Amino acid sequence: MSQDKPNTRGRPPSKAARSKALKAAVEILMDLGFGRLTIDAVAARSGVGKPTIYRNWANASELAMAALMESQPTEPVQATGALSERLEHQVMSIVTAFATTRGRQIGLALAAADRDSEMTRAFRNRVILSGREIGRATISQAVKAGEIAAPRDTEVVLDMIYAPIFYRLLVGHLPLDRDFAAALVAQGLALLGAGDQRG
Amino acid sequence: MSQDKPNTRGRPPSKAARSKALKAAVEILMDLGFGRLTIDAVAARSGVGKPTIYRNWANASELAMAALMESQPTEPVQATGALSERLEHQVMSIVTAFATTRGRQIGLALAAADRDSEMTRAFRNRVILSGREIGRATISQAVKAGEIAAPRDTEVVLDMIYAPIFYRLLVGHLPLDRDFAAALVAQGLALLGAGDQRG
DNA sequence: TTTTATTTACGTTACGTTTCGTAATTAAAT
DNA sequence: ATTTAATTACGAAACGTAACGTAAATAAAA
Repeated sequence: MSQDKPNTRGRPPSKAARSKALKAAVEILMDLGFGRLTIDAVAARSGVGKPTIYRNWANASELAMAALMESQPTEPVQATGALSERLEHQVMSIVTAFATTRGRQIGLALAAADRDSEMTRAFRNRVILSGREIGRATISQAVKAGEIAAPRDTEVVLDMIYAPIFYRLLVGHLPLDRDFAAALVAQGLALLGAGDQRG
Repeated sequence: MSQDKPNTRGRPPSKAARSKALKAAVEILMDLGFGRLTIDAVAARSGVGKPTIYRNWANASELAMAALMESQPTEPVQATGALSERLEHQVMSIVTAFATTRGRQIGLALAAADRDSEMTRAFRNRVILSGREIGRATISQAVKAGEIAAPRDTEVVLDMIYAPIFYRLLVGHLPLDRDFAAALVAQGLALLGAGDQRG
């Protein structure tokens, strides 16, 4: 099978147009919220035509996810030291990030996303599950360092630590704040057999 | 088969909405021309929603035809007297009517219309062929009165009298004016054997 | 008779695509 | 090397429909 050359004939796609659309999408998400993120609104604010927007993203939902990934702040520095310090720092970072306007729009975007979409999977991995993976790595390191015994079911422990963050984000029944993060970590450490009782 | 009662349940269609859309369509045709008669433009000017417009007319073309029929001025009084007087008066009326903004939009609307549409047939009959039918009746009356012998082919004679009006309307290569109307009638009368030569 | 439920039309907004004229590229012709 | 042709993307405007909340009617229930 001959090796196909990339299609370079004709007018090249405009990176500027794509950037303008993403920027407008971020602005609308921050200023007006996920519900007002529509293709018409992005086209109006950015000056990018709707055909061009549809050439880059399948629908408004995928554009929202792309915009939110694009606007992600730099990854926070990992804490060093004991497991409790590292875990608390990491969970505190996630809680702080989600307690922002961007965090709330992330929750809405994910809730509204098409489950089967590859974009949704990428978005979920990048924005939601990446924190959980850091948690897994942190636990593994603590086991190797002999700080704790290997948990019986790491997946469940990770869910019990990270799911409540997302839960409060979406439901909003109780505050998603530093107190909640501290309590969550304390309970998580207890689960891991690294709680205060063990001194 | 049981006799079905008209559907009177629910919110009745609004005659006011329909009238407002037609009025806006007439205004756009007169002010901006047939090419600018779009569903979006009519909706914007009239305040009638697009779903409501589409509930009344299939597309912009049909709306244009409906608007032009609606705005037709009252039928002119038929002339009495000799064939030449009656025919000249009628053709002069048609030429005068077509030489207006409305006349020009009629021509464009018909040219752009879907040939298979019942609306197009109704429009053609009402606005174009009705003049031709009056011509046919005028010729019939002249034959009965002994003013002329029965033409060999009435259809061709009618086409030769009325087609040039429509032709000048659409093509615009020469003026559609009273001189043209007079010349057309003179030639037509000659065809009918009722020309000046016969005194 | 009055109130509530049901049905159908309304306008707004958004959706996603099509058409059109123009722009930006590469390929072919000169 | 330059010019012309062909290809592909661009934005504006229009298309025609769907979803939604509201309005205006009639039918049913109380």
